[in-house]
Amino acid sequence: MPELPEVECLARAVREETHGCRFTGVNFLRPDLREPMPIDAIRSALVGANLRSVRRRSKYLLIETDRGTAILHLGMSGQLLSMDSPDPVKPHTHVIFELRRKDSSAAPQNDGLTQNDGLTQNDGLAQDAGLAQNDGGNPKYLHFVDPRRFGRLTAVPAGTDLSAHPWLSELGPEPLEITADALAEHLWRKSRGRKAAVKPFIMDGAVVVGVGNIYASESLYLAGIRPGRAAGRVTRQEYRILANAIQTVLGAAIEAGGTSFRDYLHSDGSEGSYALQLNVYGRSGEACRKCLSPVRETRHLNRATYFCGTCQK
DNA sequence: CTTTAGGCCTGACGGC
DNA sequence: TGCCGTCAGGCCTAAA
Repeated sequence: MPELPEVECLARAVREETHGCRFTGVNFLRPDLREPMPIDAIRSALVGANLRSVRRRSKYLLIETDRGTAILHLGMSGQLLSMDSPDPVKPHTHVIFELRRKDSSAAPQNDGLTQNDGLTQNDGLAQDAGLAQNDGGNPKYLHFVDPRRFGRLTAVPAGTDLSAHPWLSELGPEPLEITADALAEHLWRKSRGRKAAVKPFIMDGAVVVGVGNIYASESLYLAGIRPGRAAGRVTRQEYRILANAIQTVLGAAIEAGGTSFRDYLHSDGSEGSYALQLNVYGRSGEACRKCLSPVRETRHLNRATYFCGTCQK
């Protein structure tokens, strides 16, 4: 399941894969994911436009062209796969983006790609794939696959203030783009008076982004802080340690190429091995790597939480 | 204001 | 063997 490190790796890989490209089509195989997709707005922002940048904000992928920006979230089960095929290869393929090199001379505006019912399956892209052979361009296809459909996709026109977008406006700071001290002070200040447990507190995207369920348990373990402690009773000094732990865990996961997204580009969609050595997550009953006590499992807001009752106070 | 429950969705998995 | 309940979890809304 993609968390911040996976989305960061995805952003980097897509950036490299699509450098110097322009969008020549977007095919919608269904009209909705989590919510209905604004199909016309997405096509307006992408089709016929040159790619400018691929960035990440929180767990959102921001794909910017000179006409607008697509905002994409993979949800729980989403993948963005680079394929040669203009047609769906895997089940639950919902959106297919077509890109070509900028110097390709193909006419970009094929009406087969701008059909607006959003439901016709294959003919649009198949027609355009035929054009690709004429101009010698090598079209690339990014397949948005998402079995559980917790993902989301929208787009805004160029010039829109992204930080004011409803999906992004309430988000806390990026934990890796501020110093550990700044992050610690931020967490400490935001947590004053909060009775909620520190684990759901650091998972709250309005507090700080990118600390998902796995990395929340891992960070608290590294910091030696019990996940069930009230956030408001964690000390300033402990938040300094926790801030460092969050950065360490997220940084190491990115460094390792994410956990399961290393091979996202492979058309077979095979998963990479978990590069991050998990200390507690999913290890209920197994020995703590430090003290050999059995790792304990609890729940916070119906989410599995793992910790060592001996190492974490 | 903060906090929590429930819904979304489908594949995997365990129990019977 | 196959059916069924439960779980997974980011993000939203409603409601306490």
